[in-house]
Amino acid sequence: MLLRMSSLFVRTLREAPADAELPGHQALVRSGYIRRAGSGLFSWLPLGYRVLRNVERIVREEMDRIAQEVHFPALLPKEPYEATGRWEEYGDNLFRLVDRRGNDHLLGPTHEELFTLAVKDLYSSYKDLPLSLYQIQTKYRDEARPRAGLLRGREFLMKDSYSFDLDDDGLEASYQAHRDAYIATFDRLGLEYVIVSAMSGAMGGSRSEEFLCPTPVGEDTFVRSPGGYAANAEAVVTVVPDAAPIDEAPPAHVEDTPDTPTIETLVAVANDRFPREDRPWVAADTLKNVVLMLTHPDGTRTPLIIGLPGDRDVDLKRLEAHLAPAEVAPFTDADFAAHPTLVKGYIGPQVLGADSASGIRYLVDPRIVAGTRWVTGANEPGRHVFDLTCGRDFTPDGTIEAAEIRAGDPAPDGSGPLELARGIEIGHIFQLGRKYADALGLQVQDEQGKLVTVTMGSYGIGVSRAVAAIAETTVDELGLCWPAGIAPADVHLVLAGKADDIVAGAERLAAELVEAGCTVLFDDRLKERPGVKFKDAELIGVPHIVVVGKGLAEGTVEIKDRASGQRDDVGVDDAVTEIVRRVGAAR
RNA sequence: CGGGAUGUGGCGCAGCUUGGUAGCGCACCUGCUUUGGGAGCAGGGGGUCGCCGGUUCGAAUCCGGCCAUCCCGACCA
Repeated sequence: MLLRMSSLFVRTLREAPADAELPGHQALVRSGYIRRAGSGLFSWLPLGYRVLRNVERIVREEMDRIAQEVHFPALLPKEPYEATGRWEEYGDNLFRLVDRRGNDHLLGPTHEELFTLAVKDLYSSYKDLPLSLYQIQTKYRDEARPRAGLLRGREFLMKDSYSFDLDDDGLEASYQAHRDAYIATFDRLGLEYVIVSAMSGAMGGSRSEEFLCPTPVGEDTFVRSPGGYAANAEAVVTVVPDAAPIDEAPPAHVEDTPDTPTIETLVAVANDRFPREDRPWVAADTLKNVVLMLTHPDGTRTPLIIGLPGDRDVDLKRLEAHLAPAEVAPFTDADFAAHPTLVKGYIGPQVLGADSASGIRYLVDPRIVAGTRWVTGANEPGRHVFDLTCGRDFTPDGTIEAAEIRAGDPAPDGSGPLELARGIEIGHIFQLGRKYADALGLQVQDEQGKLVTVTMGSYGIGVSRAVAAIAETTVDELGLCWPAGIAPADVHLVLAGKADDIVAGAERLAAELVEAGCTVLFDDRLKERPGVKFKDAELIGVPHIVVVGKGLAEGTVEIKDRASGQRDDVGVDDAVTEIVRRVGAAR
């Protein structure tokens, strides 16, 4: 394959458009790989489309080992999504449209419904399972705020697959097969990744892991421990301290603490009027009770109070992940008026809990275990209670992971402090269970002739996003820098000069490389000066840059490694062999 | 959806305060010179200044409304 720069549909830009923020995105636009077509919409130009297809090819090759490829419509009828409730649940993120007959349609954000129905359509026996199907399809989400170029567009290319099994063991095997396939895929893509435990989110289901590509420009926060534990921030499990003996705790006592509606003021007053002997009071000694109002999918509202150490804020994402599908809102003044037992700023757990005076459900941070002693509200203005002991003076209804995660928190695997990092979600695998099969009636007969509901898994790889992730993690000050196999070409051959023998030499080398099986991007432009071509070659980021120019007089051409910048002169007669060797080695 | 900002040739920007009929760099076209790190000189093409309305003899500039886009947050692959 030979691509001639003289006729390639590309124009490199010296400056990036103002709407491109991330370095990789800027480089993709500057080098003429993609163009913005609208908010969150991108056109793929020849170089970019070659890269996209390379990524797609690798994904497809690895998926073909474990699943069968199909292709379903991107434009979908409403009915299946109504049956599963997602027509409503997806809300404004769903692209909806109406056909000329007035029927509602949607542009698929993901395809669980269609795959489930397709299997239901054709299969009805346990003998047909297990089954895994996948597609590589354009997906649509009407993002509230598209951003970061290809990383969060409104149209994107995604590989999604779905597994169908008779039982939990089968699902686990299908899940594991996908996990292995993803590892192989991302290894081949040359993408660094971390596999983190995740919440399955609004889709329902149990086990779930994300593949995150670590980079500061990523929008997901995750943690990792020295011992290898890694989790999405939403899914981090708090280390539970040992319970302390209750009888050692001094009795609780209520004290006057005027004007202390916040943790900060409370700590100050406590140190001023009730100093500790061993050390000053700190926010972590206090128990903060946050009042929330939950709205359930059926529209009912119930209050919920969350107790957590006073030095921690509630992490809304974590909280909502654990309360889904209920939605969380702060308590309003009207809500306080309706619950007179709650004294704003001085709420204490003595009146909280399903069986208590208020009857309000009370969940606490897992660190609040039996025997721990707290300074907390006395349920009257200007007064707090000290040495209130969990398990003796109050009993929560349960625990909840709602507190923010901090760097340095102990890791669940006991291997040391957690480190916080950012990453791009490039893959997500999870066990859906029977949510969709139930909703859509996907059942097969088992060996006894009994109908059983199929259990499913769902697995995604963001193909266009993977391109962006590779660009963001490999870009340098000169431009793009693709891994072999992803790059739009194997070799970027630069014709540096206009003399007949140089032109002829470069043309011959290009032809020989193509003959040897290389894809060659040949900068044969006679009107451009060498400096421009060198800059363009570095910007475009093909792994091997070969320069045919003034060295030819001494019988050499230059081979440059884009990533390292290493340059080597090799004899003209050895050039093809050496280049092919390098291309082959890199593959 | 809250907060902030911006819309002027393909890209990056100036002009707007103080109204007078649009400019600079890059890119593009022609010619000459140059030719190993985004060349120089000369000439040239391309813009209803986001849209609608208002004020005015006259609006890119002032006023009102709308739209779009980007950034932070909320939300999300």
